Amino acid sequence: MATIRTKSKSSSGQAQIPNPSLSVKRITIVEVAKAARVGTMTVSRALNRPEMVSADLRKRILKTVEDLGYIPNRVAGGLASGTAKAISVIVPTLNHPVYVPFLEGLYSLLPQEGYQILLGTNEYQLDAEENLIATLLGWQPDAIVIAGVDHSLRTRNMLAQARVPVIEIMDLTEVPIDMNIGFSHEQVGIATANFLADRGYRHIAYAGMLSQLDLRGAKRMKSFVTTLKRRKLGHYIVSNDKPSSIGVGKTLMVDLLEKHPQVDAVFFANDDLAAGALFECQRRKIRVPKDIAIVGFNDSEIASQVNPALTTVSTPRFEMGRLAADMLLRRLRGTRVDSARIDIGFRIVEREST
Amino acid sequence: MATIRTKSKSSSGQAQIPNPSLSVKRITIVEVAKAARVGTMTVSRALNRPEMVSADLRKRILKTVEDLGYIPNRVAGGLASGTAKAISVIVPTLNHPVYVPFLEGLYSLLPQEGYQILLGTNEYQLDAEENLIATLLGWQPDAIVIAGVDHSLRTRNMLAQARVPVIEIMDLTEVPIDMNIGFSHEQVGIATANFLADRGYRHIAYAGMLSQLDLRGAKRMKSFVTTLKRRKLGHYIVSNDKPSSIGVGKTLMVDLLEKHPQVDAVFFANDDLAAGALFECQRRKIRVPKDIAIVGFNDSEIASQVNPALTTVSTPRFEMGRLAADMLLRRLRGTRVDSARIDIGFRIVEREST
DNA sequence: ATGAAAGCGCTAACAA
DNA sequence: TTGTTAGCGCTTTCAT
Repeated sequence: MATIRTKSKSSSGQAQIPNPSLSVKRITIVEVAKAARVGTMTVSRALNRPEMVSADLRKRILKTVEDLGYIPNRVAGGLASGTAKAISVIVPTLNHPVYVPFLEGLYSLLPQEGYQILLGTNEYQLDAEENLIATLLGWQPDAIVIAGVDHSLRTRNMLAQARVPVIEIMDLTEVPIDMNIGFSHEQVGIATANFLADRGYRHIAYAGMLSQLDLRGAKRMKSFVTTLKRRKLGHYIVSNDKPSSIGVGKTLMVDLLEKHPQVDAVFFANDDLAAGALFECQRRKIRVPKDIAIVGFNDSEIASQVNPALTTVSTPRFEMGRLAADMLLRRLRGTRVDSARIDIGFRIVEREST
Repeated sequence: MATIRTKSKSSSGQAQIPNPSLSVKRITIVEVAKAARVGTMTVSRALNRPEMVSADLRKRILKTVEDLGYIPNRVAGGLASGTAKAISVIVPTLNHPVYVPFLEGLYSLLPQEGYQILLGTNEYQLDAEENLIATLLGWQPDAIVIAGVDHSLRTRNMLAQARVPVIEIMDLTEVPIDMNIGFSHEQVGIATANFLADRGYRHIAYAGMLSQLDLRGAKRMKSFVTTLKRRKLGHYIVSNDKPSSIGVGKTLMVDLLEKHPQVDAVFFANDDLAAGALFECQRRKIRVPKDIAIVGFNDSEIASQVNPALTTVSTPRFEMGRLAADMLLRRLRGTRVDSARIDIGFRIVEREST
């Protein structure tokens, strides 16, 4: 691997003008009210409930707002009204194919309803979750979205005491803190094991992260292996606790070939891992699925694009985000939410790698 | 492609307990102060500047805080102090290999310093940027991070008037609003064109998005093509304005092969596109680089993992995020920031696809 | 339909 | 070191 560096000469060093200490007083609702010769309340109404203000006043106020470049202070508004129009979202990391589509689902609905998303990630530091939640709760969010259903007692208490809608996502539980949208990872494990067994594979492995850091993966693995045992098939496990990536998939495949050469099918914890494994097979001229079958998880874009295209388990991540947003929005509007727990399901998508 | 659906029976429909309307009054600093028999100010200090409070009082207060499960209201604090400890971040989308590593860089520093990131995306709706900025400014952020350097005049004005540190990222400009960290996309285009030309390729294409939606790609394309012209080489362009993805890379390659079969090297706007193109070559038994050379952009993980591994332009995205966070933090602490404009550079990483 | 007064929960500034 | 007072900018409530 050769390397060519390019970097132009360093930058100019002049300090810029904006200086917070000199900062001109920001325009507040009072200035707008004065300029428009109305009370502050009328300005507030013109902005938030325009239908409560007469047409001509509204017009005058809106023009003044425009002219002065007034931007309402949400922090003040949040304090006064007790609702900051913010929704706290807690996911483990952004560096995993699962969370970005989910967030996109949230972003597809919440901002247009005026809600700001406060995103927190704990980057694989489990003990950070409680702190993160405390921080996020400090913003007085109108609702909380959290990935997973396995939380410490303290976390559950904090969330319950927040007295705010909480929605747990990506997994199912019998005892949701409040609302819950997801699918059963146990069922995924069972379905995938049966799928492979039915196709005649006899030495079947699970490959992924094992530790606490992938609780949902562990659930899939457990029911996967149990099902294989029940069917009296060879079952194997290879694991690697580094953050998931294509490169780790390669490592897992190398390990697997070395330790369990008899394996004829592998279920990976996600599509990135599966793709990495496939790339390693390509290098070693191991034929997929003839020599070894590969199943991924999530149905990320990469799964459908590689050669051979990967059989995988499709999980509705974007839809989960969107549905979560929708449920929250309805709840925040005061609508009765019919169902507090939704199994959104999954499906095995068979392609060329099995 | 076969499909197997699995979804357990639908959920129970009981409404949950948490009911905002009945919500118990939240514990405030006043309750803590009473319980600890001190003034509210002392509680505030014990929490925010512990060194200003005597050891025993501090201990008593912290215990009370713990016992009562008090969580400070950041919204109130933000209003009172004028600093909400929030940083607004504006990126076009999360669905692009470039922004997640950048955000991870920000998240690696800002939260631990107590700053909440307020993330906004405009999802390819250019006109949404101004609204987004207005919304984000409403939170009275302590600083603003924005991707790109090409903004409407109104956007520039709003940002400048916010009188808050602003840092433009991912590109370089001679006239930053305030601070600027990035690299020159023009230089990338030139360097890549020369790189390919020097290796003897004679019919060289650029493939990517063309429209407004990828301004930085357009800059690379322009200088790339100009350089090829200067060197009297064949230059070609294929474009597709759908959001970038591996699948679009495939489409671009299909188009290219059809319209310009003589092309012997292609520079893609990012690694996902390049990988998609490579996968299509694999399917068609087109040899890379023998029949056609491929160069990606960004050095995302996928580039180094596919077969053949992709030559690409490495851009320090995580580092850009981290450095941006670092500069902001120093600026917010009042430290003089030596340089308002940093060229962070790039490098061409030669692998097997050229 | 509009406005005046009060106060959301906290912290800056000042006093003790 | 600790406490008191005032007020951040807005919205609620209540009056007009």
